[in-house]
Amino acid sequence: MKPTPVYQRIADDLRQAVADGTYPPGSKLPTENVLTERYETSRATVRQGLGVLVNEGLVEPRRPQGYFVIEHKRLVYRPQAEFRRRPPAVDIFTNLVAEYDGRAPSQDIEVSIVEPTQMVRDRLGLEAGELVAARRRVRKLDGTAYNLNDSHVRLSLVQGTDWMTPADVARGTNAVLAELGHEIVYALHEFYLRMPSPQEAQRLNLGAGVPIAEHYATGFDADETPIQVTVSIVPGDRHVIVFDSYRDRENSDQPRIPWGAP
Amino acid sequence: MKPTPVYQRIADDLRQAVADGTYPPGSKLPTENVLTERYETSRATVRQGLGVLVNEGLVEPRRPQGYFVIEHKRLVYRPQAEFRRRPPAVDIFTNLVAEYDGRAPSQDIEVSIVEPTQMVRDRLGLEAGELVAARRRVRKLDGTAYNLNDSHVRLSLVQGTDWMTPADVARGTNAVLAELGHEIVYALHEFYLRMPSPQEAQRLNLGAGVPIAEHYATGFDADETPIQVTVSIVPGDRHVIVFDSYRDRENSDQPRIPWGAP
DNA sequence: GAGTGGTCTAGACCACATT
DNA sequence: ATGTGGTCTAGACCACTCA
Repeated sequence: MKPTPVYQRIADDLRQAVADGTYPPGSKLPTENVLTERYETSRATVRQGLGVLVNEGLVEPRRPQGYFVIEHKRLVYRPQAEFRRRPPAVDIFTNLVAEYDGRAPSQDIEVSIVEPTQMVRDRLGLEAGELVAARRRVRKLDGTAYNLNDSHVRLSLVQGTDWMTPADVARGTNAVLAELGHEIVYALHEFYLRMPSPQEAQRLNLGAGVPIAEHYATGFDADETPIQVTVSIVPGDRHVIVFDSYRDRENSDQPRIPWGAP
Repeated sequence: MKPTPVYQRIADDLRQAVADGTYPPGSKLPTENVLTERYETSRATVRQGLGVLVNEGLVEPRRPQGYFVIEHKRLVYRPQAEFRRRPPAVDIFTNLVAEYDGRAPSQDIEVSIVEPTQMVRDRLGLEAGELVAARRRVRKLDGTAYNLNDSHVRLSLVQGTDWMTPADVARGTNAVLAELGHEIVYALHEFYLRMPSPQEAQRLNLGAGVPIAEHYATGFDADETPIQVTVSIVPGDRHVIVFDSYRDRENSDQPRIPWGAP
């Protein structure tokens, strides 16, 4: 039998105390110094133990006040919403906010011409060197970023159209694509789970221990040609990802994933 | 201007070196002692820097050989597969393995009678105190666990039926439910992203910095009564979550989420 | 046996927000 | 001004694997 490391015991004890309600969400944990005395160890060891809980996303340090138990409030993230007829097709984000009361949604939009990443190139079936139009949106609630959405379309398809307007397009960008003869009728969604890069963590104001989902939504037109790839970064602590399925669906080849993963 | 902490610089430098291919997946990083000399600091600081990368899931320590860059191999996790007609409805897991070559799938099944968690109780609409049958499966590939699936049904519904057989049911457990007059025709899927608990990390052999998705699949019969709730723990580094959607779907009230989140 | 990472000690100085 | 967490030092002993 090997004894449990001290820092693990500290983490386990506190995790248990959080779980059983001794420290409810939002409450304050004992300070590092108090724990150092309680466990008769050094502060470095206590910090190692608290670090475990921070990396689990269970508590957060608020300097110089102490460690606090995190409270989660999640929005519904429902990519399918864009493809429903009744109620009328609404933007994903509008739909999200509907489930959240009284908070002001906004978004920053930026349009540019870029070389696509390999992931986007694979999904749009592009030749090396071909350029895409990128429509980057930062979705915000009460001013703080909630998720990032970057849509990509072949440049030759949308150059000079409203798709590239760096502002809200009233009728929706999907309507613009439909006018161009490429209505999106089918979408394939992929979610890759990982920890954020430091840049992502900063942009989205993520605490330690908050995973993200990298969401690739590939939209196809009636000819089964891939038209648009939207890459979203979805912070795990602020969303629940939702979709539904019916057993009685006809028309179903298995969607194939002929592309590489990151 | 505040200078970047030394441990951050170490983490940033190594992350960059991994990104640009200096250390490709599977390769070995410099040892702690080498880095201690290179950065003219203490080993504790170097360890703090490496800890950042470990928590990002980018590298893993292999004692006593050093730190190595992680390589990912992902399976397709596609909850919708269970609800398709053509090709014939297949078990999720069988479908997954189809995309993975030459590895031997297996599963451990365990059936018990339990008090449901609040999440399950909410989704099945149970009274306090009502019991459920739980069918717990550990899905394995070449002997190592890949994901956990716990299905829950009202005990009164399946007691004494094949649903509770702690082994593979050839015709499938959904067929058993159909025979009982509760064919599942609609399912609502929710994904909650978080870091694993230590128990989950151990059961699934997760490295540090590997997030998981907690997947709730609630199955409804033709009367729109919730019949079955399956809770899956999906390790983020071994899966890509996939589903699709069609624009021409009729029949669509927005799915409501009237229940609490964890 | 040599070298690795894992754990731990006992100090130190700092920036920062609340009081 | 005080107390908080953030960073860092310079050691120490251990368990483990590999040559």
